[in-house]
Amino acid sequence: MAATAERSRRSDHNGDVTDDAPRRGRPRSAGADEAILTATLDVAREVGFRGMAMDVIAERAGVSKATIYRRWASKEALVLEALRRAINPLDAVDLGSVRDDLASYLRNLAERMASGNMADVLPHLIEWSVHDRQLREQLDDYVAHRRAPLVAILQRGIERGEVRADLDFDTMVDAFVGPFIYRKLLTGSPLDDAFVDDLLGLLLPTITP
Amino acid sequence: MAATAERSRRSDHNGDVTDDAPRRGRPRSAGADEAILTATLDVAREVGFRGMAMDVIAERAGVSKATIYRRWASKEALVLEALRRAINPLDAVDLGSVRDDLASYLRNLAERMASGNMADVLPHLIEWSVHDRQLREQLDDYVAHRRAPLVAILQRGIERGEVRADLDFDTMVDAFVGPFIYRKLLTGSPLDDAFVDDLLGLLLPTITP
Amino acid sequence: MAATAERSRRSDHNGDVTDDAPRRGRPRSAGADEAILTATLDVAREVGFRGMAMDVIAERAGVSKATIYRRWASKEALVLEALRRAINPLDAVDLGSVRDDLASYLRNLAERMASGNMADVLPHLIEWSVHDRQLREQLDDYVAHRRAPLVAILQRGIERGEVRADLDFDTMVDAFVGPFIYRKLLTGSPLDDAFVDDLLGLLLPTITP
Amino acid sequence: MAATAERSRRSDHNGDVTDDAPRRGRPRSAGADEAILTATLDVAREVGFRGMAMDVIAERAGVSKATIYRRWASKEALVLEALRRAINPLDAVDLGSVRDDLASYLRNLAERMASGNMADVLPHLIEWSVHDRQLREQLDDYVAHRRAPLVAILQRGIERGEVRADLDFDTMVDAFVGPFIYRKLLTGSPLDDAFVDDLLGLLLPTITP
DNA sequence: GATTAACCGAGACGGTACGTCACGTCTTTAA
DNA sequence: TTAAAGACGTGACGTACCGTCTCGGTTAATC
Repeated sequence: MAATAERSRRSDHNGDVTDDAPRRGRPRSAGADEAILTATLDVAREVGFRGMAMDVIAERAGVSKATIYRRWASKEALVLEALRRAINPLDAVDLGSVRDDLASYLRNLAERMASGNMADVLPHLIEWSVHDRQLREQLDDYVAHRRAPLVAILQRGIERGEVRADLDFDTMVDAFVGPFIYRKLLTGSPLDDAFVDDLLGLLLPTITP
Repeated sequence: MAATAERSRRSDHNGDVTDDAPRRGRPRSAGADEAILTATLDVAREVGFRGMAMDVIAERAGVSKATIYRRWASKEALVLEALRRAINPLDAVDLGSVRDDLASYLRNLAERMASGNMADVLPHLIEWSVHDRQLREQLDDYVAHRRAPLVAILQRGIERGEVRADLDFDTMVDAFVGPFIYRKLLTGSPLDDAFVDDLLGLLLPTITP
Repeated sequence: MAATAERSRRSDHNGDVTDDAPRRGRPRSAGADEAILTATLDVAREVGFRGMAMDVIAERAGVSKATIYRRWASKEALVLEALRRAINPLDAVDLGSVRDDLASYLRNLAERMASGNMADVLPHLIEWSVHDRQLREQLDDYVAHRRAPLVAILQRGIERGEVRADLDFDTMVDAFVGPFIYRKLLTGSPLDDAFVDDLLGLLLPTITP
Repeated sequence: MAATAERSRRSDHNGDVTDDAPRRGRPRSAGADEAILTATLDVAREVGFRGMAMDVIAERAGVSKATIYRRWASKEALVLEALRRAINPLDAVDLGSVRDDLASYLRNLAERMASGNMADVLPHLIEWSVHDRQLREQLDDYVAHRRAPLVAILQRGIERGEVRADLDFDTMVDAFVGPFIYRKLLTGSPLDDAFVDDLLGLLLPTITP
């Protein structure tokens, strides 16, 4: 009973694959979710997450405010999902050598950070996560997810004997990714291929035996 | 230049040494600035910068809202200055060797980042700077200022022959500081002495000849 | 013409009989207008139109301030309508003779002016109308409306041969109504039956052939 | 002691002929009273008594707000005096016949009411007097003072045998003055010589034997 | 085919905070 | 001591956005 009310009251955005109850009544408008999330990101980019008004999002999405609140419990929840959509994980290819793998991964990372959804959204994500435990956890998940390919690269490097086995994985990953975050968020220095090369030049000798 | 008009209209919070105009009329209440800024940070810590109400700050500071708006042009401007006050730069000592200097500097940095004003405030600063050019510039200034001691350490190291002269300063600094920022803002991993030691162990060999 | 846009933006307080547009969205709260106007007059009577605070009216009416401003464009507009409601026109009966008709009308007028809504409100109405063209016009309308029955009485008198046909209607009406206004607003002399009789005694002979 | 404090604290606008105490310190600025009162009326005429700001008056008078409040206890007190200055009584001449005297008096009254200080100020005076007993009394005084010449005219008329002796003075005066007030404040009809003639034509026969 | 239940848009609702403005007072320096 | 200048606490203003709540109308699955 409670579950039904719960479900009917609020969003289904939890990857339920099969909700076989046929759901009487008019089904939810098909493209609305997409339109709302898109509008959310658009508005956020224009006026910042601060200054972002639900009425504006609703109008932009061609949707009523009630429709939004039928699907997300709060402005935070909506923004959260919009952010999650905005950033999708990197995946790493196996090019045969640590150097090439790292170069590929870091170039990819640099490119994404330089502009695009993640670039626009990351600062807001971070700020929000300070006072929102739920977002903090999702952000942690995301970060872990993003670290995974890098860990895999290093793992393969160790197996191939290209990387020293006595180093802490976390510290290594931090050493590679940290400078990107730092430049992006604080120094504003360019995130280009030259930087990737410099960084690789600096760090690669360290991790090779 | 624009700043002059700005200053005469609103606050004098720019460390001007000599304003020799006789300043007619009742002078601004002495401790008010301090009280307001303190109240701002207090309230921000309690309820977040979001959820922070000007009326509450005013009451807390024992001051009227009008007095606040006489000194700062907006809520943003007030928070901005409160944030700037909350973080003051690190300075580096000369302990005789690059290793010791770096260790000292990074431990200091780790300590500050782990908790305290800067820790609380940095995420907000970053987020805000996305849509506020003025804050962005102030943040850049601050960052540059904070990088200075690290550059000095490396410079001394080169002069002593402890550090390779063929490396890019910026990249080196990024490699040292980036991981701290990354951990603080995204991974949430601890910023302790062990991490400092790991990082130094990883990076020091790279920069020594 | 401008009035149409005006009306669609703000209140419908103009007695439109047929607004056939289907009126989408949640309809305006039914009794709110009444509650707000009543509260307005109540508060005004207690603390004067000066000293009257919108928040107080809102609270008294059990309504939010936004609801008030959704229906009236300003404090002035609200008060204006409250005032208009406070005074409703006299109507005249036909008692068969000019003397009786006039006596009835003037006694009615005297009674209303002596106390009640109109008495409380007229001074404010007048003052406000000096700098508010819109109110000035509404006041003119109201005045014209109030003069109508008196004109009708005199008209009937002429038809019956009880009243001279060579006199200016306006001047006659002014001569009858003016003394009431004068006493009410400036001299503070009583508006009682004796005064009505005196005035009739003075003026009736003049207008009869 | 109390008297001294009283005097030094607040205004001297009570016709003190000789204040022989030498009054240490800087003397009060000479033309300030005049300048302030003039500015008050000017501003009032421009934006209404509502909307009239003390700061504006001060600036207009070339005077500080403190100076105003040193001389008048409140905004009301200042306006009150400004109003009193704005209206000065009519006086009637003796032209030999009631008809001529009345015509002269009423033409004078019409002229004053049509425009000028009294015309601008009367509505405000009336409104204010509703909630201000002191002003109400001053207004009554003024009204009585203005009625006096009219009473004198009628008195002379009775003595000459031009006016019936059995009529109530007050009612007669009301019948003559009331229509002016009514037109001025409510109908907005013109106050010209034609109106004076009409009114005289209507009322004179009534009061003659 | 009628019923019914959940949806939809529009938009009004009670709140809460905003930044502004005017009041009357207070506190400086200058005359 | 009074003046001009201008900052002060107070408190109302009118606006904006929140998240909720009707409305009249659609759109399926169920009866």
